[in-house]
Amino acid sequence: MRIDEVSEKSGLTPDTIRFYEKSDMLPAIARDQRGWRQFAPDDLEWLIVLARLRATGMPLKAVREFAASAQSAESETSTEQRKRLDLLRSHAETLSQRRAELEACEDYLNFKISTYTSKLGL
Amino acid sequence: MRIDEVSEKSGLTPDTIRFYEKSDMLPAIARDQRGWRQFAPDDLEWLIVLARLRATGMPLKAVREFAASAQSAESETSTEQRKRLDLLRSHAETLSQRRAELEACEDYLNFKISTYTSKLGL
DNA sequence: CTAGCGACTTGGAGTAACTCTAGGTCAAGT
DNA sequence: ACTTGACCTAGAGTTACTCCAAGTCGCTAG
Repeated sequence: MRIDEVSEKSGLTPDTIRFYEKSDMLPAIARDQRGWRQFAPDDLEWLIVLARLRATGMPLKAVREFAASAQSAESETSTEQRKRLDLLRSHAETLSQRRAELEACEDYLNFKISTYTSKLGL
Repeated sequence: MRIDEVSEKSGLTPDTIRFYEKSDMLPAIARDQRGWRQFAPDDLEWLIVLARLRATGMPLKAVREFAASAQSAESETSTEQRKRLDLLRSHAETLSQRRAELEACEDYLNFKISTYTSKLGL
């Protein structure tokens, strides 16, 4: 697959994908004779994982650690798997706090909207 | 109130508050004889509004428009109120899309965690 | 009376995570 | 032969803070 295709399938822009490659978050991506990136199906899967982690607000620093663990030679040892599990778990926790906050703000926003609506007699 | 106090009560850091003042998002803040900012209760209220809008991801550009409308001489005309209502409404819509996305990603994250957990026999 | 403390002040540099631009390559179509 | 279109790179720009250095002011303790 070429970069545009994985971009569409992962939801990340081509620029972001190139940026992730430069930042050591992707495994080595093959190139064709023109120098274009040739993404394997696994590469796309990996980009989708990264996109989800980022979409939930995991900082790139943590994503990079996760990537480093997944791409290390010992990636399938239980030590490394445990490391990744811990990363995900701690992220899940901040995420659920974040969501509670977000919901409170959303309620407040809807309240504001309803006061404006009634003030304007709509 | 001094900056530390409004910082604590609004949840914004002093630096962020100063940054918002510089970016024309606050009304004129009084100064005492030392040159320190003296926040009125209304100023704090306004900071709390801004904090909530930002916490829900409204871009500063939109927050600035909202602030400009609220601080203009015509702020209480129905045209200006309508403008603010429209801003809040369109933000509420992007917010609810964003939340759906976030929930899908959170589900995925929990799924990932459970596969790691069972792989490690925990 | 002066020395130090602590909470502020400023301008400006630094950071995170993209995002965009300029300038370039290369194979394929007209 | 030339243009098109999808890619390439390095590097500058953007957003929304966040941190830092250097300075000021009023207060207290010696």
